[in-house]
Amino acid sequence: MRAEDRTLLKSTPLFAALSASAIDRLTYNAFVQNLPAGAVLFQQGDQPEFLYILLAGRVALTGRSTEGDEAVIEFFRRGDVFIAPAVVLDLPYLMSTRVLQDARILMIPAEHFREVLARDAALNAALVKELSRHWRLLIRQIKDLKLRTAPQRLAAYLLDLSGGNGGSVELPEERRFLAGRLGMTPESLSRAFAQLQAEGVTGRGRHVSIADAAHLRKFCAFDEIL
Amino acid sequence: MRAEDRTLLKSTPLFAALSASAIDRLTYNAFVQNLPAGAVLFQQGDQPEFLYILLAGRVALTGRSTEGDEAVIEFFRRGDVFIAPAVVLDLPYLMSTRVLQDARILMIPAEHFREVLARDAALNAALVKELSRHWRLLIRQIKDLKLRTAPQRLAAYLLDLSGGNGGSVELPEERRFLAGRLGMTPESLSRAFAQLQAEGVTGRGRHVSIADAAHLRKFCAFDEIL
DNA sequence: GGCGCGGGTTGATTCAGATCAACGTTGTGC
DNA sequence: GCACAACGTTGATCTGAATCAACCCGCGCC
Repeated sequence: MRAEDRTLLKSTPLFAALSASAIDRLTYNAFVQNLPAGAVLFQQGDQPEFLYILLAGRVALTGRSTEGDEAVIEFFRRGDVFIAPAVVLDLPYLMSTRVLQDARILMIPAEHFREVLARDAALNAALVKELSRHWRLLIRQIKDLKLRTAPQRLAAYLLDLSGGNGGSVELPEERRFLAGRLGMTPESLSRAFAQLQAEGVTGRGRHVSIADAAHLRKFCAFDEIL
Repeated sequence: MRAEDRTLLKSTPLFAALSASAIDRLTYNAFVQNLPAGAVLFQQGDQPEFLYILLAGRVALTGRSTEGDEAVIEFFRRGDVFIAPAVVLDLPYLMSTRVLQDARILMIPAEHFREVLARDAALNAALVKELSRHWRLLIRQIKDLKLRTAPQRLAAYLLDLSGGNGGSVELPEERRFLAGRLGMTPESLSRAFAQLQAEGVTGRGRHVSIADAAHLRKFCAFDEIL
Protein backbone atom coordinates (compact mmCIF):
# COMPACT_ATOMS: atom_id res chain seq x y z
CA MET A 1 0.00 0.00 0.00
CA ARG A 2 1.39 3.38 -1.01
CA ALA A 3 1.60 6.41 1.26
CA GLU A 4 -1.00 8.17 -0.88
CA ASP A 5 -3.32 5.22 -0.29
CA ARG A 6 -3.06 5.69 3.47
CA THR A 7 -3.88 9.35 3.01
CA LEU A 8 -6.87 8.42 0.92
CA LEU A 9 -8.05 5.91 3.54
CA LYS A 10 -7.86 8.55 6.23
CA SER A 11 -10.07 10.79 4.13
CA THR A 12 -12.90 8.25 3.76
CA PRO A 13 -15.84 8.41 6.15
CA LEU A 14 -15.25 4.84 7.31
CA PHE A 15 -11.58 5.28 8.24
CA ALA A 16 -11.41 8.95 9.13
CA ALA A 17 -12.27 8.33 12.78
CA LEU A 18 -9.78 5.46 13.19
CA SER A 19 -6.37 5.82 14.77
CA ALA A 20 -3.25 5.05 12.74
CA SER A 21 -2.76 1.88 14.76
CA ALA A 22 -6.33 0.77 14.12
CA ILE A 23 -5.79 1.21 10.41
CA ASP A 24 -2.57 -0.76 10.67
CA ARG A 25 -4.34 -3.59 12.45
CA LEU A 26 -6.98 -3.63 9.76
CA THR A 27 -4.63 -3.55 6.79
CA TYR A 28 -1.50 -5.41 7.81
CA ASN A 29 -2.52 -8.49 5.85
CA ALA A 30 -4.44 -6.62 3.16
CA PHE A 31 -3.12 -6.14 -0.35
CA VAL A 32 -3.68 -4.02 -3.41
CA GLN A 33 -4.81 -5.35 -6.75
CA ASN A 34 -4.85 -3.56 -10.11
CA LEU A 35 -7.70 -4.45 -12.42
CA PRO A 36 -8.38 -3.35 -15.98
CA ALA A 37 -11.69 -2.00 -17.20
CA GLY A 38 -14.09 -4.84 -17.90
CA ALA A 39 -12.73 -7.10 -15.18
CA VAL A 40 -15.13 -8.73 -12.75
CA LEU A 41 -14.10 -8.61 -9.10
CA PHE A 42 -16.59 -11.13 -7.85
CA GLN A 43 -19.84 -12.67 -9.01
CA GLN A 44 -23.15 -12.54 -7.27
CA GLY A 45 -23.53 -15.68 -5.21
CA ASP A 46 -19.84 -15.90 -4.29
CA GLN A 47 -19.00 -16.16 -0.61
CA PRO A 48 -17.27 -12.93 0.48
CA GLU A 49 -13.54 -13.35 0.99
CA PHE A 50 -12.54 -9.69 1.06
CA LEU A 51 -13.71 -6.26 1.98
CA TYR A 52 -12.97 -3.95 -0.93
CA ILE A 53 -11.90 -0.33 -0.87
CA LEU A 54 -11.54 1.41 -4.19
CA LEU A 55 -8.29 3.41 -4.30
CA ALA A 56 -8.53 4.51 -7.92
CA GLY A 57 -10.73 3.94 -10.95
CA ARG A 58 -14.42 3.24 -11.06
CA VAL A 59 -16.53 0.13 -10.53
CA ALA A 60 -20.21 -0.72 -10.71
CA LEU A 61 -22.26 -3.12 -8.63
CA THR A 62 -24.52 -5.05 -10.94
CA GLY A 63 -27.33 -7.56 -10.62
CA ARG A 64 -27.74 -10.26 -13.21
CA SER A 65 -30.98 -11.73 -14.48
CA THR A 66 -31.37 -15.26 -15.73
CA GLU A 67 -31.33 -14.11 -19.33
CA GLY A 68 -27.94 -12.60 -18.62
CA ASP A 69 -28.80 -8.93 -18.73
CA GLU A 70 -27.08 -6.85 -16.14
CA ALA A 71 -28.68 -4.06 -14.16
CA VAL A 72 -26.40 -1.51 -12.54
CA ILE A 73 -27.33 -1.12 -8.90
CA GLU A 74 -24.78 1.47 -7.89
CA PHE A 75 -21.52 3.11 -8.91
CA PHE A 76 -18.49 3.43 -6.69
CA ARG A 77 -15.63 5.85 -6.88
CA ARG A 78 -12.26 6.47 -5.29
CA GLY A 79 -12.44 6.04 -1.54
CA ASP A 80 -15.65 4.03 -1.47
CA VAL A 81 -15.94 0.89 0.61
CA PHE A 82 -18.28 -1.61 -0.89
CA ILE A 83 -20.22 -4.74 0.01
CA ALA A 84 -19.53 -4.33 3.69
CA PRO A 85 -22.85 -6.01 4.57
CA ALA A 86 -21.97 -9.28 2.86
CA VAL A 87 -18.67 -9.32 4.73
CA VAL A 88 -20.20 -8.42 8.08
CA LEU A 89 -22.89 -11.07 7.81
CA ASP A 90 -20.74 -13.61 5.95
CA LEU A 91 -23.47 -14.18 3.39
CA PRO A 92 -23.07 -14.53 -0.39
CA TYR A 93 -22.74 -11.37 -2.43
CA LEU A 94 -26.09 -10.21 -3.80
CA MET A 95 -24.46 -8.68 -6.86
CA SER A 96 -21.44 -8.73 -9.09
CA THR A 97 -18.77 -6.08 -9.44
CA ARG A 98 -17.56 -4.87 -12.78
CA VAL A 99 -14.60 -2.55 -13.28
CA LEU A 100 -15.57 0.44 -15.45
CA GLN A 101 -12.24 2.27 -15.42
CA ASP A 102 -8.90 0.67 -14.56
CA ALA A 103 -8.96 0.27 -10.81
CA ARG A 104 -6.64 -0.07 -7.85
CA ILE A 105 -8.41 -1.94 -5.13
CA LEU A 106 -7.43 -2.55 -1.52
CA MET A 107 -8.54 -5.98 -0.39
CA ILE A 108 -8.92 -6.79 3.30
CA PRO A 109 -9.50 -10.47 4.10
CA ALA A 110 -13.11 -10.82 5.26
CA GLU A 111 -12.38 -13.04 8.23
CA HIS A 112 -9.72 -10.66 9.48
CA PHE A 113 -12.06 -7.71 9.04
CA ARG A 114 -14.75 -9.38 11.10
CA GLU A 115 -12.24 -10.19 13.86
CA VAL A 116 -11.06 -6.60 14.10
CA LEU A 117 -14.65 -5.38 13.91
CA ALA A 118 -15.58 -7.50 16.91
CA ARG A 119 -12.89 -5.80 19.00
CA ASP A 120 -12.78 -2.25 17.72
CA ALA A 121 -15.51 0.08 18.95
CA ALA A 122 -14.43 3.01 16.76
CA LEU A 123 -14.59 0.86 13.64
CA ASN A 124 -18.04 -0.29 14.67
CA ALA A 125 -19.21 3.26 15.11
CA ALA A 126 -17.74 4.34 11.78
CA LEU A 127 -19.33 1.40 10.02
CA VAL A 128 -22.73 2.21 11.49
CA LYS A 129 -22.49 5.66 9.96
CA GLU A 130 -21.21 4.36 6.65
CA LEU A 131 -24.00 1.81 6.36
CA SER A 132 -26.55 4.41 7.35
CA ARG A 133 -25.40 6.73 4.61
CA HIS A 134 -25.55 3.98 2.08
CA TRP A 135 -28.93 2.82 3.26
CA ARG A 136 -30.27 6.25 2.50
CA LEU A 137 -28.83 6.18 -1.01
CA LEU A 138 -30.60 2.90 -1.67
CA ILE A 139 -33.90 4.25 -0.37
CA ARG A 140 -33.51 7.17 -2.72
CA GLN A 141 -32.91 4.85 -5.62
CA ILE A 142 -36.01 2.80 -4.82
CA LYS A 143 -38.12 5.94 -4.56
CA ASP A 144 -36.63 7.03 -7.86
CA LEU A 145 -37.66 3.81 -9.55
CA LYS A 146 -41.14 3.80 -8.07
CA LEU A 147 -42.08 7.44 -8.31
CA ARG A 148 -40.26 9.03 -11.24
CA THR A 149 -40.32 8.71 -15.01
CA ALA A 150 -37.14 8.05 -16.97
CA PRO A 151 -36.43 11.71 -17.82
CA GLN A 152 -37.09 12.70 -14.22
CA ARG A 153 -34.65 10.09 -12.98
CA LEU A 154 -32.01 11.43 -15.33
CA ALA A 155 -32.69 15.01 -14.25
CA ALA A 156 -32.38 14.07 -10.57
CA TYR A 157 -29.15 12.22 -11.27
CA LEU A 158 -27.66 15.20 -13.09
CA LEU A 159 -28.65 17.52 -10.27
CA ASP A 160 -27.00 15.16 -7.78
CA LEU A 161 -23.83 15.19 -9.88
CA SER A 162 -23.82 18.96 -10.03
CA GLY A 163 -24.13 19.20 -6.28
CA GLY A 164 -27.76 20.18 -6.58
CA ASN A 165 -27.41 23.63 -8.05
CA GLY A 166 -26.75 23.20 -11.72
CA GLY A 167 -23.89 24.53 -13.79
CA SER A 168 -21.86 22.11 -15.83
CA VAL A 169 -21.33 18.47 -15.14
CA GLU A 170 -18.95 15.78 -16.37
CA LEU A 171 -20.61 12.39 -16.69
CA PRO A 172 -18.36 9.94 -14.89
CA GLU A 173 -19.67 6.86 -16.71
CA GLU A 174 -20.33 5.72 -20.19
CA ARG A 175 -23.93 6.28 -21.12
CA ARG A 176 -24.87 2.65 -21.34
CA PHE A 177 -23.81 2.12 -17.70
CA LEU A 178 -25.59 5.26 -16.63
CA ALA A 179 -28.70 3.91 -18.33
CA GLY A 180 -28.44 0.75 -16.24
CA ARG A 181 -28.00 2.70 -13.03
CA LEU A 182 -31.13 4.69 -13.87
CA GLY A 183 -33.16 1.59 -14.65
CA MET A 184 -33.62 2.16 -18.38
CA THR A 185 -32.11 1.15 -21.71
CA PRO A 186 -29.43 3.22 -23.50
CA GLU A 187 -32.03 4.16 -26.11
CA SER A 188 -34.36 5.49 -23.46
CA LEU A 189 -31.49 7.41 -21.88
CA SER A 190 -30.81 9.01 -25.23
CA ARG A 191 -34.43 10.07 -25.54
CA ALA A 192 -34.46 11.27 -21.95
CA PHE A 193 -31.53 13.57 -22.76
CA ALA A 194 -33.42 14.77 -25.82
CA GLN A 195 -36.47 15.55 -23.68
CA LEU A 196 -34.40 17.39 -21.10
CA GLN A 197 -33.25 19.86 -23.74
CA ALA A 198 -36.69 21.41 -23.39
CA GLU A 199 -35.84 21.83 -19.68
CA GLY A 200 -32.55 23.58 -20.38
CA VAL A 201 -30.15 20.64 -20.28
CA THR A 202 -27.58 20.73 -23.08
CA GLY A 203 -24.24 19.14 -23.91
CA ARG A 204 -22.47 16.57 -25.98
CA GLY A 205 -20.40 13.54 -25.10
CA ARG A 206 -19.51 13.49 -21.44
CA HIS A 207 -20.08 17.16 -20.90
CA VAL A 208 -23.54 18.32 -19.83
CA SER A 209 -24.69 21.67 -18.58
CA ILE A 210 -27.79 22.67 -16.69
CA ALA A 211 -29.07 26.12 -17.59
CA ASP A 212 -31.76 26.51 -14.96
CA ALA A 213 -31.26 24.32 -11.93
CA ALA A 214 -34.32 25.64 -10.10
CA HIS A 215 -36.49 24.71 -13.04
CA LEU A 216 -34.93 21.26 -13.36
CA ARG A 217 -35.41 20.63 -9.66
CA LYS A 218 -39.07 21.34 -10.12
CA PHE A 219 -39.23 19.15 -13.22
CA CYS A 220 -38.03 16.07 -11.34
CA ALA A 221 -39.46 16.99 -7.94
CA PHE A 222 -35.90 16.99 -6.65
CA ASP A 223 -36.68 18.34 -3.22
CA GLU A 224 -40.01 16.63 -2.73
CA ILE A 225 -38.88 13.11 -3.49
CA LEU A 226 -35.31 13.02 -2.21
CA MET B 1 -43.30 -0.84 28.73
CA ARG B 2 -44.83 -4.21 29.52
CA ALA B 3 -42.89 -7.31 30.50
CA GLU B 4 -43.87 -8.96 27.23
CA ASP B 5 -42.37 -5.97 25.40
CA ARG B 6 -39.01 -6.55 27.08
CA THR B 7 -39.18 -10.17 26.05
CA LEU B 8 -39.92 -9.11 22.50
CA LEU B 9 -37.01 -6.66 22.50
CA LYS B 10 -34.64 -9.38 23.65
CA SER B 11 -35.77 -11.50 20.72
CA THR B 12 -34.95 -8.89 18.05
CA PRO B 13 -31.61 -9.04 16.27
CA LEU B 14 -30.71 -5.53 17.38
CA PHE B 15 -31.30 -6.08 21.09
CA ALA B 16 -30.62 -9.78 21.46
CA ALA B 17 -26.91 -9.24 22.11
CA LEU B 18 -27.43 -6.45 24.64
CA SER B 19 -27.32 -6.94 28.40
CA ALA B 20 -30.38 -6.15 30.49
CA SER B 21 -28.65 -3.07 31.85
CA ALA B 22 -27.84 -1.86 28.34
CA ILE B 23 -31.48 -2.21 27.38
CA ASP B 24 -32.44 -0.32 30.52
CA ARG B 25 -30.08 2.50 29.68
CA LEU B 26 -31.53 2.69 26.20
CA THR B 27 -35.17 2.64 27.21
CA TYR B 28 -35.39 4.39 30.57
CA ASN B 29 -36.77 7.55 28.94
CA ALA B 30 -38.52 5.80 26.07
CA PHE B 31 -42.28 5.38 25.91
CA VAL B 32 -44.91 3.36 24.14
CA GLN B 33 -47.53 4.81 21.87
CA ASN B 34 -50.64 3.14 20.45
CA LEU B 35 -51.63 4.16 16.96
CA PRO B 36 -54.69 3.18 14.94
CA ALA B 37 -54.55 1.95 11.35
CA GLY B 38 -54.20 4.85 8.98
CA ALA B 39 -52.18 7.00 11.36
CA VAL B 40 -48.99 8.60 10.13
CA LEU B 41 -46.04 8.36 12.50
CA PHE B 42 -43.87 10.89 10.75
CA GLN B 43 -43.62 12.53 7.37
CA GLN B 44 -40.75 12.39 4.98
CA GLY B 45 -38.65 15.50 5.51
CA ASP B 46 -39.23 15.62 9.28
CA GLN B 47 -36.16 15.75 11.50
CA PRO B 48 -35.87 12.45 13.41
CA GLU B 49 -36.85 12.77 17.05
CA PHE B 50 -37.24 9.10 17.88
CA LEU B 51 -36.02 5.67 17.06
CA TYR B 52 -39.02 3.44 16.54
CA ILE B 53 -39.46 -0.20 17.44
CA LEU B 54 -42.69 -1.86 16.45
CA LEU B 55 -44.09 -3.93 19.33
CA ALA B 56 -47.35 -4.92 17.66
CA GLY B 57 -49.28 -4.19 14.48
CA ARG B 58 -47.94 -3.40 11.06
CA VAL B 59 -46.56 -0.28 9.43
CA ALA B 60 -45.29 0.66 5.99
CA LEU B 61 -42.53 3.04 4.98
CA THR B 62 -43.75 5.08 2.06
CA GLY B 63 -42.31 7.64 -0.31
CA ARG B 64 -44.50 10.43 -1.59
CA SER B 65 -44.34 12.01 -5.02
CA THR B 66 -45.27 15.60 -5.74
CA GLU B 67 -48.63 14.57 -7.14
CA GLY B 68 -49.34 12.96 -3.80
CA ASP B 69 -49.18 9.31 -4.75
CA GLU B 70 -47.51 7.10 -2.24
CA ALA B 71 -45.12 4.29 -3.02
CA VAL B 72 -44.57 1.63 -0.40
CA ILE B 73 -40.85 1.15 0.16
CA GLU B 74 -40.96 -1.53 2.82
CA PHE B 75 -43.20 -3.21 5.37
CA PHE B 76 -42.33 -3.64 9.00
CA ARG B 77 -43.67 -6.12 11.48
CA ARG B 78 -43.53 -6.87 15.18
CA GLY B 79 -39.98 -6.55 16.47
CA ASP B 80 -38.64 -4.46 13.63
CA VAL B 81 -36.56 -1.38 14.26
CA PHE B 82 -36.99 1.21 11.61
CA ILE B 83 -35.35 4.33 10.24
CA ALA B 84 -32.22 3.81 12.30
CA PRO B 85 -30.10 5.55 9.64
CA ALA B 86 -31.94 8.85 9.88
CA VAL B 87 -31.50 8.75 13.65
CA VAL B 88 -27.83 7.78 13.49
CA LEU B 89 -26.99 10.51 11.01
CA ASP B 90 -29.49 13.06 12.35
CA LEU B 91 -30.78 13.76 8.86
CA PRO B 92 -34.41 14.20 7.78
CA TYR B 93 -36.48 11.08 7.18
CA LEU B 94 -36.46 10.03 3.54
CA MET B 95 -39.94 8.58 3.81
CA SER B 96 -43.16 8.62 5.74
CA THR B 97 -44.58 5.92 7.98
CA ARG B 98 -48.14 4.79 7.75
CA VAL B 99 -49.80 2.42 10.21
CA LEU B 100 -51.48 -0.47 8.39
CA GLN B 101 -52.79 -2.38 11.41
CA ASP B 102 -53.26 -0.85 14.87
CA ALA B 103 -49.78 -0.58 16.28
CA ARG B 104 -47.94 -0.38 19.58
CA ILE B 105 -44.70 1.45 19.06
CA LEU B 106 -41.75 1.93 21.37
CA MET B 107 -40.21 5.35 20.90
CA ILE B 108 -36.65 6.06 22.00
CA PRO B 109 -35.62 9.72 21.90
CA ALA B 110 -33.15 10.12 19.04
CA GLU B 111 -30.65 12.23 20.94
CA HIS B 112 -30.58 9.76 23.80
CA PHE B 113 -30.13 6.87 21.40
CA ARG B 114 -27.15 8.54 19.75
CA GLU B 115 -25.56 9.21 23.16
CA VAL B 116 -25.88 5.59 24.22
CA LEU B 117 -24.69 4.45 20.81
CA ALA B 118 -21.52 6.51 21.18
CA ARG B 119 -20.66 4.68 24.41
CA ASP B 120 -21.96 1.17 23.91
CA ALA B 121 -19.81 -1.13 21.81
CA ALA B 122 -22.32 -4.01 21.84
CA LEU B 123 -25.08 -1.76 20.55
CA ASN B 124 -22.77 -0.56 17.80
CA ALA B 125 -21.97 -4.10 16.80
CA ALA B 126 -25.64 -5.09 16.81
CA LEU B 127 -26.58 -2.08 14.75
CA VAL B 128 -23.91 -2.87 12.17
CA LYS B 129 -25.49 -6.28 11.68
CA GLU B 130 -29.01 -4.89 11.63
CA LEU B 131 -28.15 -2.28 9.02
CA SER B 132 -26.28 -4.86 6.98
CA ARG B 133 -29.30 -7.13 6.90
CA HIS B 134 -31.53 -4.31 5.86
CA TRP B 135 -29.09 -3.11 3.24
CA ARG B 136 -29.36 -6.50 1.60
CA LEU B 137 -33.14 -6.34 1.58
CA LEU B 138 -33.00 -3.02 -0.22
CA ILE B 139 -30.55 -4.33 -2.80
CA ARG B 140 -32.93 -7.19 -3.43
CA GLN B 141 -35.80 -4.80 -3.91
CA ILE B 142 -33.82 -2.71 -6.41
CA LYS B 143 -32.83 -5.81 -8.35
CA ASP B 144 -36.46 -6.83 -8.28
CA LEU B 145 -37.57 -3.53 -9.79
CA LYS B 146 -34.87 -3.50 -12.42
CA LEU B 147 -34.80 -7.11 -13.49
CA ARG B 148 -38.25 -8.63 -13.01
CA THR B 149 -41.70 -8.19 -14.49
CA ALA B 150 -44.71 -7.57 -12.29
CA PRO B 151 -45.84 -11.21 -12.07
CA GLN B 152 -42.28 -12.29 -11.34
CA ARG B 153 -42.02 -9.77 -8.53
CA LEU B 154 -45.22 -11.11 -7.04
CA ALA B 155 -44.03 -14.70 -7.37
CA ALA B 156 -40.73 -13.88 -5.64
CA TYR B 157 -42.58 -12.08 -2.87
CA LEU B 158 -44.89 -15.04 -2.28
CA LEU B 159 -41.95 -17.40 -2.20
CA ASP B 160 -40.25 -15.16 0.35
CA LEU B 161 -43.39 -15.21 2.48
CA SER B 162 -43.59 -18.97 2.31
CA GLY B 163 -40.01 -19.30 3.45
CA GLY B 164 -38.90 -20.19 -0.05
CA ASN B 165 -40.47 -23.58 -0.40
CA GLY B 166 -44.10 -23.07 -1.19
CA GLY B 167 -47.12 -24.41 0.63
CA SER B 168 -49.76 -22.01 1.79
CA VAL B 169 -49.27 -18.38 2.67
CA GLU B 170 -51.27 -15.73 4.47
CA LEU B 171 -50.88 -12.28 2.92
CA PRO B 172 -50.04 -9.95 5.78
CA GLU B 173 -51.15 -6.78 3.97
CA GLU B 174 -54.12 -5.53 2.07
CA ARG B 175 -53.58 -6.00 -1.62
CA ARG B 176 -53.37 -2.33 -2.47
CA PHE B 177 -50.41 -1.91 -0.09
CA LEU B 178 -48.78 -5.04 -1.40
CA ALA B 179 -49.13 -3.58 -4.88
CA GLY B 180 -47.25 -0.49 -3.76
CA ARG B 181 -44.48 -2.52 -2.18
CA LEU B 182 -44.09 -4.43 -5.44
CA GLY B 183 -43.99 -1.27 -7.52
CA MET B 184 -47.27 -1.74 -9.38
CA THR B 185 -50.91 -0.69 -9.21
CA PRO B 186 -53.62 -2.75 -7.49
CA GLU B 187 -55.04 -3.56 -10.93
CA SER B 188 -51.74 -4.92 -12.10
CA LEU B 189 -51.40 -6.94 -8.93
CA SER B 190 -54.78 -8.46 -9.62
CA ARG B 191 -53.71 -9.42 -13.12
CA ALA B 192 -50.40 -10.72 -11.81
CA PHE B 193 -52.31 -13.06 -9.49
CA ALA B 194 -54.44 -14.13 -12.45
CA GLN B 195 -51.32 -14.90 -14.48
CA LEU B 196 -49.76 -16.85 -11.64
CA GLN B 197 -52.68 -19.27 -11.68
CA ALA B 198 -51.05 -20.74 -14.76
CA GLU B 199 -47.97 -21.30 -12.59
CA GLY B 200 -49.91 -23.08 -9.87
CA VAL B 201 -50.69 -20.22 -7.51
CA THR B 202 -54.25 -20.29 -6.20
CA GLY B 203 -56.23 -18.76 -3.39
CA ARG B 204 -58.81 -16.21 -2.45
CA GLY B 205 -58.72 -13.23 -0.13
CA ARG B 206 -55.70 -13.27 2.10
CA HIS B 207 -55.04 -16.93 1.65
CA VAL B 208 -52.75 -18.05 -1.16
CA SER B 209 -51.22 -21.40 -1.85
CA ILE B 210 -48.31 -22.40 -4.01
CA ALA B 211 -48.69 -25.78 -5.64
CA ASP B 212 -45.25 -26.19 -7.16
CA ALA B 213 -42.59 -24.09 -5.46
CA ALA B 214 -39.77 -25.39 -7.64
CA HIS B 215 -41.63 -24.34 -10.74
CA LEU B 216 -42.46 -20.92 -9.31
CA ARG B 217 -38.84 -20.37 -8.30
CA LYS B 218 -37.87 -20.99 -11.87
CA PHE B 219 -40.64 -18.72 -13.16
CA CYS B 220 -39.31 -15.73 -11.24
CA ALA B 221 -35.62 -16.70 -11.29
CA PHE B 222 -35.81 -16.82 -7.49
CA ASP B 223 -32.37 -18.27 -6.94
CA GLU B 224 -30.60 -16.47 -9.76
CA ILE B 225 -31.68 -12.96 -8.89
CA LEU B 226 -31.87 -12.96 -5.11
C1' DG C 1 -83.07 -7.95 5.27
C1' DG C 2 -81.57 -4.29 2.44
C1' DC C 3 -78.41 -0.60 1.88
C1' DG C 4 -74.00 1.48 1.43
C1' DC C 5 -69.25 1.35 1.05
C1' DG C 6 -64.49 0.13 0.68
C1' DG C 7 -61.69 -3.03 -1.45
C1' DG C 8 -60.99 -6.00 -5.22
C1' DT C 9 -61.55 -7.54 -9.94
C1' DT C 10 -62.32 -7.13 -14.89
C1' DG C 11 -62.37 -4.87 -19.30
C1' DA C 12 -61.01 -1.14 -22.76
C1' DT C 13 -57.77 2.05 -23.81
C1' DT C 14 -53.55 4.67 -23.45
C1' DC C 15 -48.82 5.43 -22.80
C1' DA C 16 -44.03 5.04 -21.34
C1' DG C 17 -40.46 2.62 -22.26
C1' DA C 18 -38.48 -1.72 -24.48
C1' DT C 19 -37.20 -3.79 -28.50
C1' DC C 20 -35.61 -4.16 -33.16
C1' DA C 21 -33.27 -2.16 -36.84
C1' DA C 22 -30.78 1.24 -39.29
C1' DC C 23 -27.77 4.91 -39.24
C1' DG C 24 -24.21 8.37 -37.16
C1' DT C 25 -20.04 9.32 -34.62
C1' DT C 26 -16.11 8.69 -32.11
C1' DG C 27 -12.08 6.82 -31.27
C1' DT C 28 -8.42 3.44 -31.94
C1' DG C 29 -5.01 0.40 -33.92
C1' DC C 30 -2.50 -0.88 -37.99
C1' DG D 1 -4.95 8.21 -42.82
C1' DC D 2 -7.92 4.81 -43.09
C1' DA D 3 -10.74 0.99 -41.46
C1' DC D 4 -13.04 -1.14 -38.20
C1' DA D 5 -15.42 -1.51 -34.03
C1' DA D 6 -17.70 0.19 -30.21
C1' DC D 7 -20.82 3.46 -28.65
C1' DG D 8 -24.52 6.39 -29.27
C1' DT D 9 -28.59 8.21 -31.64
C1' DT D 10 -32.83 8.02 -34.27
C1' DG D 11 -36.93 5.95 -36.07
C1' DA D 12 -40.72 2.30 -36.21
C1' DT D 13 -43.04 -0.89 -33.76
C1' DC D 14 -44.43 -3.62 -29.84
C1' DT D 15 -45.71 -4.57 -25.17
C1' DG D 16 -46.21 -4.43 -20.15
C1' DA D 17 -48.24 -1.90 -17.08
C1' DA D 18 -50.94 2.42 -15.98
C1' DT D 19 -55.14 4.57 -16.38
C1' DC D 20 -60.01 5.09 -16.64
C1' DA D 21 -64.33 3.09 -15.90
C1' DA D 22 -67.64 -0.23 -14.74
C1' DC D 23 -68.84 -3.88 -11.90
C1' DC D 24 -68.75 -7.29 -8.06
C1' DC D 25 -68.63 -8.84 -3.52
C1' DG D 26 -68.16 -9.29 1.36
C1' DC D 27 -69.25 -6.82 5.54
C1' DG D 28 -71.01 -3.62 8.86
C1' DC D 29 -74.83 -1.05 9.98
C1' DC D 30 -79.38 0.81 10.56
